[in-house]
Amino acid sequence: MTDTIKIIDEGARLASATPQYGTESVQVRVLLQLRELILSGELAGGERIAELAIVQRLAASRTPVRAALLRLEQEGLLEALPNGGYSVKTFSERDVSEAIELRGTLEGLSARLAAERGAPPVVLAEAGACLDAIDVLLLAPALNDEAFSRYVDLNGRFHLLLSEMSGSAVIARQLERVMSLPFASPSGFVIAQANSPAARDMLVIAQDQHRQVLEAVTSREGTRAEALMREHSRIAQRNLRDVVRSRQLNALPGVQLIRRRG
Amino acid sequence: MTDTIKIIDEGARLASATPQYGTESVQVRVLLQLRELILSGELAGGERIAELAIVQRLAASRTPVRAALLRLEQEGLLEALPNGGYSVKTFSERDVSEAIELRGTLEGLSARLAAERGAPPVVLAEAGACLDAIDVLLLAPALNDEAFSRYVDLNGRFHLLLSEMSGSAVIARQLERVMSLPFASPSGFVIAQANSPAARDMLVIAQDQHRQVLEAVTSREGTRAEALMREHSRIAQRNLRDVVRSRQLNALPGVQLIRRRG
DNA sequence: TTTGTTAATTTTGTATACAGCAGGTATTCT
DNA sequence: AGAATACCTGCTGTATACAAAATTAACAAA
Repeated sequence: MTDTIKIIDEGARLASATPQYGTESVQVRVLLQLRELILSGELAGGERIAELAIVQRLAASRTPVRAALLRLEQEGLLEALPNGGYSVKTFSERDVSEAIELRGTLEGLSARLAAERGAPPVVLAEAGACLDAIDVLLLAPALNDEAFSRYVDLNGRFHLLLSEMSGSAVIARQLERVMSLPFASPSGFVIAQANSPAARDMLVIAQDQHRQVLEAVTSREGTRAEALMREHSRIAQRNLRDVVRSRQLNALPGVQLIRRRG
Repeated sequence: MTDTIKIIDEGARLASATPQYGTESVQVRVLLQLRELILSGELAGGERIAELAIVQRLAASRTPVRAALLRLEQEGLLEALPNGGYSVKTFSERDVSEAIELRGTLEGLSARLAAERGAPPVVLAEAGACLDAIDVLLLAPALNDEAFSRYVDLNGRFHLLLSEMSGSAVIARQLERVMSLPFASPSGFVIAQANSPAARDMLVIAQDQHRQVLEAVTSREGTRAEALMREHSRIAQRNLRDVVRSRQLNALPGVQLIRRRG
């Protein structure tokens, strides 16, 4: 019997001090906690990660930790080092920009296919309801934090529905992959803009694009739907630029993984 | 000490009877062998896979087997079952078609970015050389098996170079993911057509598209480059249809994972 | 024969032992 | 003193033990 037992007992207190992870299996818990450690910046970008360090920190054995590391590597948050171990990936501004472009392209593809094939009426209706709810939020002249977070939810939901409309599991899966990088997600940089006076206007513009896309899909205008979704992703590009320029880098999870220059 | 030792000793003969996997680490060996088992159809589509079965078959311990299973799940060849274990994924003709469409879209994006940003001259030159080599192959009035396999190599190489041209690791990574499904790869269904009399003509057409794309990228015509790559992927779509129609389903690895209907 | 219940078996989830490698440090030889 | 080597430490790769869950088998009762 090695020291491992002691380490785990030690860590067990720490881990169970974080009550929200009580019920899940160890594997799931470790995955979630590890992802959070990375996105919150507790494990800095570029930092080398050793299995044992995580084992100690999260009070699990090497097996589930190893599984989590593998998953996060596939997810793109970690990079396997040549002689074993991992390092936390960092992203250039250009990487992020390309990830957003990628999302726009895939969402465009999904929208086009949905338009060409015809989307299930149920999904179309749900998407419409989603947009109606956003409209309600935008009635107010300015959005408080709660309204903002509700917007983020609804926006994410709309984008999800859009990826369902094409009925393509293959494409949906790929989109999921792209959006697993937090800053590539549809609402990625919206949060960072929350306190800007122009914030609401930006949302109004985005919402108009939402409407147009939905209309295009409904009336089977594939090319238009695709172009609109691509253009829609450019809003995120603009926000990215603004955020980087203004060095406002602590507003959302994962941003500290973006390195300046390079 | 359990029976495991005996099982592994038993399997070790089998495994080492396949000499090409001698030098690699166990993890890599298991991953390659397992992938081959799936693509060759020895593990049928939809079949449930238990860890221990693989452990026994490939003469490794559960740890590397588990790692390989995880990887192949991310790769899309396996599906995690709700209560543990995996099953070999199957694909509808539509799934395959969408995967090809996806590849075309991503290659289009990559080509457009390459054109807009300007591709590294070295890569452009290499791509040109690649196409020259294909031209040489196509001088012959018909292609024998060796010429065909050489074409597949060169074609794959050209597509790889194309994904490098944009200089985007993010996009290259995503393309890699899509093409890990064997039937979504650029040369996927070319093989199946090898003995068709029209085979060479199809390659001539594809080669012309290659030329046009390279020219478009070189002369910075982004939109044209993108449209061409998308159209180029439609050749694979046509081949897919032909292959499925003609029930010629044993010609290439992984095809038996495509199920009729659905 | 069917159904409900329990026992047995299999299979996964989790932990940990052990070996081998990589990199650093100290020690010895020149 | 400097270089080379041997040792030591920490880490990963691999194997396997043990526990918990799930599936199957078996059997009894309706």
